[in-house]
Amino acid sequence: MPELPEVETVVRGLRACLPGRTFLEIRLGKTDFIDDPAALEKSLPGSRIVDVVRLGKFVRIVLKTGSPPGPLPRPPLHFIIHLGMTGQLTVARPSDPIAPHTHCFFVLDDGREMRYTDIRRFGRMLLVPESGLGEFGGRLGKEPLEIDAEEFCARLGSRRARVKALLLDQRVLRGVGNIYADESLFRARLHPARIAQRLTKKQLLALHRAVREILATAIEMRGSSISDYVDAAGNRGEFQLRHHAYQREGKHCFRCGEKIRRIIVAGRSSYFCPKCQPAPRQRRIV
DNA sequence: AGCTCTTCCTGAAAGC
DNA sequence: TGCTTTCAGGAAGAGC
Repeated sequence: MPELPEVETVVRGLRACLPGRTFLEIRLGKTDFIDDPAALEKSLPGSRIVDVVRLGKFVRIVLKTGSPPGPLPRPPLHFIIHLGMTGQLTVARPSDPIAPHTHCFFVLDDGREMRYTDIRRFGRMLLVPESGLGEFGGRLGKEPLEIDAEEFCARLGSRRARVKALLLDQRVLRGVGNIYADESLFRARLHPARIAQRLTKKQLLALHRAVREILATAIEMRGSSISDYVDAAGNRGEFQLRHHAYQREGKHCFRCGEKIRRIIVAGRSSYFCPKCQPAPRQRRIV
């Protein structure tokens, strides 16, 4: 499932081959994950790709639209894609076999095409004008790899919610999902159901550091391939081999040997070591 | 404010 | 064996 490291890996792959290319035509299959399919069909053909960047778990393709109608310079248009649970953005040759559940084809002027494949269609696509980009980004929290320690502590330490819920909340931090929340909490030795406000400064600092280290390492290893994730070239990542907690229920903790447990926190499966990550003292969960 | 439940969707896995 | 049920989860919205 694509979280920050997986999306970053996809973006790096796309950035290596898309900028400078122009969309010639697009073909859409199922469109229920697209905010405005007609707008895509209208705006993408003839648009030139200026850049590809990541915004939390979103891929943002910066476009210079075609057919200049007047003398005024046209502001860029942003083609924004969320991969949901099972979304894949790949660049292929038209003759390459088409994976099942491939719903969109974006034909490029170099003879290749970008394809969007999404089994469960939890993804999302939308166009955001330059004037709306600030508002779109404003609804998202800070980049986990950019936020400094003080702001991290302030953002989380002031909240009464469970620390896991805050890590997953895209308005607090953008890009962390279930895998990296659990791995970060394991590294920081914090139980997922701990109330953020009750953490010490030292613990918050440890979490800040853990999140950054986990994400940086995961990016180096090109993400975690748990189910469907592949990068822009169709390759799997390798960070799943380094997971210490996620999906390791019943297996022994690499640190202390205790069996990893799974509980539900914030409506999500949460894997942790009951010895390394002791439960909060009062109202303990499970 | 923050929690739980529901919805979207498919395929894998568990249950019978 | 083969069918049916359950579950997983990112995000948004409803309701408490």
